[in-house]
Amino acid sequence: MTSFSAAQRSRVTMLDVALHAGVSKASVSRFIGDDRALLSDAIALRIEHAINELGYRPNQMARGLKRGRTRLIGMLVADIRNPYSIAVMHGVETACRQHGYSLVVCNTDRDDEQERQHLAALRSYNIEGLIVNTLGHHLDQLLELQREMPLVLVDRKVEPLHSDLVGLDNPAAVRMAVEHLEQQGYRDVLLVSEATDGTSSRLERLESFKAEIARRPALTGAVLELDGALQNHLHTFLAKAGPKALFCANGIAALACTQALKALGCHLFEDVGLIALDDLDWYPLVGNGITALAQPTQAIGASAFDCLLKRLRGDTEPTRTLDFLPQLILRGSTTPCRSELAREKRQR
Amino acid sequence: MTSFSAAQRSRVTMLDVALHAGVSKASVSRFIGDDRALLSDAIALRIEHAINELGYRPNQMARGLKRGRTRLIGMLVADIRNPYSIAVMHGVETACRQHGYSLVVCNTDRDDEQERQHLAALRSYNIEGLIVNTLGHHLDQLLELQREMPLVLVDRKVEPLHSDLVGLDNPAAVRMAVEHLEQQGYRDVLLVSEATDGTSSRLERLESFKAEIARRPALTGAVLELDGALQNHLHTFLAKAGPKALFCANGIAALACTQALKALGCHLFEDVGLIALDDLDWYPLVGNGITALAQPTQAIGASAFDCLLKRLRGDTEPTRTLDFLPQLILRGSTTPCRSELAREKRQR
DNA sequence: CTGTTAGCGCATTCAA
DNA sequence: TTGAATGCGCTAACAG
Repeated sequence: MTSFSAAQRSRVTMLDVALHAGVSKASVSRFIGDDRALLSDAIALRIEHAINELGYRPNQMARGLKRGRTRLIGMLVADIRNPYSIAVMHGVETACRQHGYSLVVCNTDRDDEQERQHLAALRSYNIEGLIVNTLGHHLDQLLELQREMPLVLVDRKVEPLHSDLVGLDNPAAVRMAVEHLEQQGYRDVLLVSEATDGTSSRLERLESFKAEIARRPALTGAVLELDGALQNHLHTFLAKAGPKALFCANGIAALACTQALKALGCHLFEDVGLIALDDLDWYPLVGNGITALAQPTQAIGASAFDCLLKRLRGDTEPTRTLDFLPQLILRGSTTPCRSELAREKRQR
Repeated sequence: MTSFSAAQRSRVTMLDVALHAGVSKASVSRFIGDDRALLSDAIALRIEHAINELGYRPNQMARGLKRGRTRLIGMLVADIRNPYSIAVMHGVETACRQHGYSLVVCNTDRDDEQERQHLAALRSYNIEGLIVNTLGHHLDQLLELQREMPLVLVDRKVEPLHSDLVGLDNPAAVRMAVEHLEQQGYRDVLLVSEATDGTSSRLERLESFKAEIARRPALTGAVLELDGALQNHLHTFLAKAGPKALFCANGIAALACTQALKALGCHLFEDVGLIALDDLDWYPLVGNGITALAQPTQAIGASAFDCLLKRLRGDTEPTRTLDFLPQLILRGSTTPCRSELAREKRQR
């Protein structure tokens, strides 16, 4: 095992290729870049051979330094362990690779100080564009970055940042959920959400929910934020009469609710219906499965990158907001008919 | 909205700072770097002011070009949607940030061509070290990279690659699982694993399992690979007499098995016990919860980075293999006593 | 302690 | 078509 302290020195460079091929660096540069058309076939061939024999790889750092194009995209994620973030990131990454970009992922763990550090780091790497999926405190840094490069928000708005936004059509999603619950015969709906820490999508879902409930005389609705008392609150909710259901505003809420319901000894999902935003792979495993509104995360990620690319290519259109629609995935947790039957059977 | 085609040009550079502070670039460089001790307080202060006023950020690309140190670590992941990979990545990322490194994540989606592309890209960015959690086909590229930088394998060995390896102590883990099942009174154990595509950890678990069964006269064991016929195979297994249990070799297998058992109408987990490697957040939700062997993913990720850092600092010790022990997390899926009771109650 | 100088690897003028 | 020269932003000798 050798030391790597100065490993870079040993790498084959453009000069090596030029010497090996008996041409100038400029020609090699042209071969590497988009000016290959300017080269005679003979020279191009010699260069190609030299490159292959030496295993030459152009140094992106140097290219970036010269041209100002690093082919690097940064992504700031609030919580890398949230399946939604991962799914979107997967979409972004795929799009990046397809267009010759690489992705620098920065997870903030919902921590402002980490967000600050990462933003500083990203700037220092001359990334060409930034995808933001955090609360976006440190507005000053973000604004500074935005002056230097295109920026696109994912899922959550950051108010003073006037930039493209890609995410879910929250009002539509909430309408789909509430409407589905109503159709299935539920009359009392409890929206369970993570704490409203300023995340715009959470707020939108909450507001839309209130509006949706107000529009539907047949329904009663309430809102609950996740906290230590979740189980108690659910206990109270379960004690109510009539067909009732939970609407979990994201995967985290769905996990917490399912856990709490289980702890309460609730028979899933006969005592209470459940519909959740986001579709996680374990939803089918609980009770008769959890009905979900799946977000098109792949498309969201790809679109985010696409926005960046458009801006990088000089698009100066006004900022856009891309709202995607979720897909209703029907499972057992919202079929009270069958559930009621089952309950009666048990009670007999 | 302005165009960003040549945005980089506008960034404030070291020269700007030097002029603004009335000093030389070298002094600014010393201030930025680790040579701040060489500067007089007066000059240091002037530089500091200039930096703050101008909002100067050193350009890592340029620094990297000069020093051969990019402060960039690459990570090659086989499947970014596997919770294990995410968890390890989270550990790596945390360690990176703590030491001033940034992480370039490359997901191969288990695809060899993508692995090739990513390896090429990583090389071109002059990353300082590489963490590999893939099958490692494209040995030529990997070997080439290994000549230029330290490399550490995570979870899976890549045979001809003589490098540090961080992962689970698979024999110990399997022993813990089998022993636990035996103690709980199970007699017939079925190991369920993903297809053995060459992943070393899968093979090790499989081999260890066979050895473990051979050592224990009280136990009978068999092995099953995930495929379309899983449900049929489990059906056959369930038909056997006596207390039996599944041992899922990872989270993917656990998900597939739980799904199949559910589809078979099996009463979880009274008809059959279940223990799973990896601890996913939904394990508590199924039946009385799924007993798990949790991997210390955070530690694994941190150690991987640590190996890299040691090598980068000149450590030339022989390659090490760091094996971590899992932690047994007891849940309802391996408590046949209670289960048997419940089953009898139901049958009455 | 501080400034001057000379590149790191590459792209891009400008001549030839 | 090709090559020589210049500089991207920064660090690392070397002098002073």
